[in-house]
Amino acid sequence: MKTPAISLEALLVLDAIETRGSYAAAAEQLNKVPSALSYIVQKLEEQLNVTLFQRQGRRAVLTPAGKHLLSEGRKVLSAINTLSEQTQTIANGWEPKIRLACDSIMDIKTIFNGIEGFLAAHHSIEIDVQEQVMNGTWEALIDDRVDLVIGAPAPVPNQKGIRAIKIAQLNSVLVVNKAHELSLITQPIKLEQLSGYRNVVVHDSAQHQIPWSVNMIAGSQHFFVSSIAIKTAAIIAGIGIGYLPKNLIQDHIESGELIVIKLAEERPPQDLFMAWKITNKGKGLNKLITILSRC
Amino acid sequence: MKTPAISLEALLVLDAIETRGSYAAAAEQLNKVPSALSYIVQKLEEQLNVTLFQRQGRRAVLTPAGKHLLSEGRKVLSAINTLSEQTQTIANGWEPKIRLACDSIMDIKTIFNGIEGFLAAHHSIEIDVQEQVMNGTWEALIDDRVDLVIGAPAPVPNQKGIRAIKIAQLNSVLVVNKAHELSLITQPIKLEQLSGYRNVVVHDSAQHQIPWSVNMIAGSQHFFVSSIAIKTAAIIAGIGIGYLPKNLIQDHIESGELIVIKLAEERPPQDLFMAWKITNKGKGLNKLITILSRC
DNA sequence: CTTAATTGTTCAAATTATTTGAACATAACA
DNA sequence: TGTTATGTTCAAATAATTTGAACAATTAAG
Repeated sequence: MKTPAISLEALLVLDAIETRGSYAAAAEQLNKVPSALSYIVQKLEEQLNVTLFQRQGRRAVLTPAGKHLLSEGRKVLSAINTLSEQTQTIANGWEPKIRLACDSIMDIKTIFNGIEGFLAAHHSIEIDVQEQVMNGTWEALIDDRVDLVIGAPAPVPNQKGIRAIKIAQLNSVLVVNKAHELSLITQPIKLEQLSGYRNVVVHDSAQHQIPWSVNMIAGSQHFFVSSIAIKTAAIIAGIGIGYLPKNLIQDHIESGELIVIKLAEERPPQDLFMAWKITNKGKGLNKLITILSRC
Repeated sequence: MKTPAISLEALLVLDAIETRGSYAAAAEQLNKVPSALSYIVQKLEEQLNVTLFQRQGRRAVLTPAGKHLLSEGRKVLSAINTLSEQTQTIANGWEPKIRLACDSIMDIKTIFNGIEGFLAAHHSIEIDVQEQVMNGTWEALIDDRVDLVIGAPAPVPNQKGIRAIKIAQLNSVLVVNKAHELSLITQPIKLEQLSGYRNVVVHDSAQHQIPWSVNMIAGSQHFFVSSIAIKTAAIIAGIGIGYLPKNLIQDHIESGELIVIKLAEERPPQDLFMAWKITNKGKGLNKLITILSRC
């Protein structure tokens, strides 16, 4: 590969000239004299063999080629800045990117508050949040597709190298649409009575493992969806019945859109975990874990 | 914005050291002397305040920070190269480089004649020919890795923005090595009789799409190769049987190395296309298309 | 185990590249 | 029509990079 015709210095100069409107102002910003900029621009034009500025009188306007070079060049400059920050970050033991898997059953707001606090202190670390469902979270962790999972359901996979801490206890209740016939029954309902109704189920996002789903009502017809949000919408739309975490649907219950069904035997609360690999020694991950475990 | 700590020069040096394995070899590649590289690397490390190379004896291995800098830095370098080419294209309408993907099934000689004529008139335009196989050609075009594909097989992807013209019709024949037992049979052979023989197949070079391969003989064992030339060699070596374009193997047939098998039902001829994106307005590309479509 | 060849670094000297400031021409502006 | 500010040019000054020789360390070969 031959040496690049474009230099970062030159892009910086182009940017300054365009934003400040003149060579003189740009020179001041860059702590140089105008003739130095003249020299750099001429060199760049010569190397590319392209006219970048149309000299209209003494005002320099960018040609279409110059416009393109500048707008793309700014992206390169910003990439270089990010890169140098990330490199320094890594050198100090901090990772450039932390990947999270969040189960859709979690209340994401709380998590985001914690993440926001973390990002405020660590500007150059990128966070990549992906939503997974049930075993999908564990699998993403085991396959090293993510560094941290939040809200993964019990049981914790008994695989060495995974540290999990309980972060929430989930109380799921059976809910139906307000027009559903089950909402008319006032006595506690036995599980057997539910077998005739269509059950809205979140499909496990695990790719390799055999997916299972908790809370499934035996012997009834199933309607599979890909997240808790869609499940909620489906039940509100009257498509079927299903268990949902109480805290997530408080609004819908109060507004009367969803009706909580009293059961003869309540479902035991479900434990949710935050988990990571102990081999992952990243300082950023550890700090994030500390912050999030205080929520 | 302060002047960037990273320079493109330095990234280039990093890349050379890593790929060539030593300062000495890298210096040779960059037309410099080793001490110059030493100077540049030290400067970069000082500016970033980061150790990039761990000196193990005299072999330099990248630290994690160095690895990240290099892998991201390579993307920046490639972006800068693309940018300079795009800028030149916009400025004079003629692109500095045209990238072709040629299916290995094409007779490259004819193409090269046309390209030679084009280059005679346009000395300053570089041509970059890469060989692809089947869907690999289409994918390279769709992903903008090339500007023009030659000899891509039907069907033309029904994606808007692609213009394709038929440039050849390919008559494939089934051939075997002269010592192969199939060559002894004089009556036309039915397809079912072929199922016992090992079939030499060119592997699709598509990276993302689900690869398919035409001409595969159902129910037989496969031997995958990466180009038509290797396929021909494999069949001559007696590894298996396979379909090959008649015009490409005329010599081998006349010399008796390959025997054409008569089939009860001949394979229908296959259409080959030349294709490009209509968004690509480069004058060079258009002229090249004009020249090549007259072949 | 010893020798020979190669490698990366250091350093002062040599070479390039960039910056500077004065001089100038030209455009903007009152 | 002056007046001011601007961009360019040029030689000189300065800064940056490159060079090659010397050296120490490492590997390869005998």
